[in-house]
Amino acid sequence: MPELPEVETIIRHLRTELIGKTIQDIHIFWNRSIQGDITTFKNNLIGGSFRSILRRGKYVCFRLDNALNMTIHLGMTGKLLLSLGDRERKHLRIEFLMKTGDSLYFHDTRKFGKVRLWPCRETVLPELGPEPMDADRVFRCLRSLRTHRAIKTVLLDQRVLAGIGNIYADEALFRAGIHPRKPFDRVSPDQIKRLGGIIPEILDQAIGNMGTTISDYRPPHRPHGENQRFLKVYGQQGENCQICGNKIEKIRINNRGTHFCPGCQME
DNA sequence: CCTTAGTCCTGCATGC
DNA sequence: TGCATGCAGGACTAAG
Repeated sequence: MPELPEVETIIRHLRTELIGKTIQDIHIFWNRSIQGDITTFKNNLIGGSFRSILRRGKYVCFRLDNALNMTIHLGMTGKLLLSLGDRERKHLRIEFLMKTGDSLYFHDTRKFGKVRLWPCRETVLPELGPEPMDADRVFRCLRSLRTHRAIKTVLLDQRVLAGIGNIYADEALFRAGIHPRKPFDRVSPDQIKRLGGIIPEILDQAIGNMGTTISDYRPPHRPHGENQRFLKVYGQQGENCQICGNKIEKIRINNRGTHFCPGCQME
């Protein structure tokens, strides 16, 4: 499941390969990967060139020279590939053919990913909260929030902060020593401050490791993401906590698998 | 305002 | 071996 660090890894790679290239044709193999009208999608994109490639939360944002924006949410299993093996044909959803002869492939096994086109002056992704890469900004964002929802739910809410998913929410709460079920308005200012520092830290570390490789996500090319070696709670249920030795537990919060240490993260 | 459950999807793990 | 079941979950939606 590509979260902020995985998407950042992807765009850094795509940038070096795609900037300046022109789309010659588009082949769509699964219509529902595209939000909005298919014909409009094709007509507007063909002939356009990639001017910049950015990340916003978990979205990849392509800006084209004709002022159009295309955003891609990778969902659970989405990949943006520059080459395609035979076995990957099966789950190919969209192929963008370049004038240079190469292609950008949108590959998505579970079809949760979505590609969307934004008209010229429309603001892209207006619902997204701020980027969580700056400690002070994260702290100020969380400090101003008033809600009784579980803190884990708050961290997964993309309108609050953009880019945090299940892995890094669990990891951040573990390192901050906060129980994931704790109502947000009962988390102390000290803990919020601590969390504000930890979130950018773990995301930054994960970017440095080129993301976390689990069954559904793998960076586009070698070297593979190595961040999975640094996970303390995610997927570690039944293992002993590295800090206190208690068994890591897995519970469900709002239908999301949630991993935590009952010793380090008191209710 | 909030939570829960269902929807979309496929591959993999488990159990009989 | 094969078949059925359950599970994973990001974003969205309907219902309570």
